[in-house]
Amino acid sequence: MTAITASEEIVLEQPCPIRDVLDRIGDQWSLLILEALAPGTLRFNALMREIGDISKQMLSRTLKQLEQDGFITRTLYPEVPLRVEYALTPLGHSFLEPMQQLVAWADTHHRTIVAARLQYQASQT
Amino acid sequence: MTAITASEEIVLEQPCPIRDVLDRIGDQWSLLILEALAPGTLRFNALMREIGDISKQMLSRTLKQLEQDGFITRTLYPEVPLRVEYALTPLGHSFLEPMQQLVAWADTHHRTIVAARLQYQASQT
DNA sequence: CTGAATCCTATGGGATACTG
DNA sequence: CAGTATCCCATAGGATTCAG
Repeated sequence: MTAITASEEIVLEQPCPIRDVLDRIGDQWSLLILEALAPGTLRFNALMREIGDISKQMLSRTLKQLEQDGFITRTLYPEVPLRVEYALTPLGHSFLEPMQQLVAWADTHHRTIVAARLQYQASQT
Repeated sequence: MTAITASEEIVLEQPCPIRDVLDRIGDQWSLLILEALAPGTLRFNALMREIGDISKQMLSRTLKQLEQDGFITRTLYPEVPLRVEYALTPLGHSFLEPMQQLVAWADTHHRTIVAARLQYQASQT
């Protein structure tokens, strides 16, 4: 079938655990979403505003992925107009801990990296 | 110019530090390479064997990126046949510390995630 | 309001052949 | 041995439109 599967299939598992996890949250948006939800529950449009430059498309897709993987919960309130709230699960919260270490590292060493790039560029004449 | 720039331009910096860092090492190979170099210096083909399923193309590109950003050094020994050795810099080593936390997290919670996927799949009837 | 479907482009990454 | 250049395909992601 060359056709794109309409209801996107769920890939259950990849060989390497770390790859499996990083492939999922290593995209452009997952991490941003998780951190946006760290302070507390948010609705779809609130997330849009919070993140700023994400498209509805990608927010929707990524939220679904994160829900699949158990990082967040999606709660539908069948009111009019519709209300949907997203929140971190305990798994999602626990993930942010090691992640904060990385964020801290990035903040600390960012200038070093930029400097390295400048130096490399200069060394290439 | 629609033509692809032959000598790939160096992007010096992106607005958000964490994005800037993650965009660079969030690809499919950077992390694997860094961890392969953790025990010590390796040559090009040794890295190929160590990583297993990477193409020369991607290994070459990614090594260059990592060198640019100051994570690794490239040392050329102009012998015959040519010998090139790659090694972590202090920056590269320091990066692996927070990264180990994440790897540990992934190992610990991998089964939970797979379980979540199964449950989600089931819940979709 | 909360998405799903469609269309389109840019990029990541593999395979292969060629060079110093 | 250590790459670079070229070709090609699959996927990420934006914009827009449609639906519940």
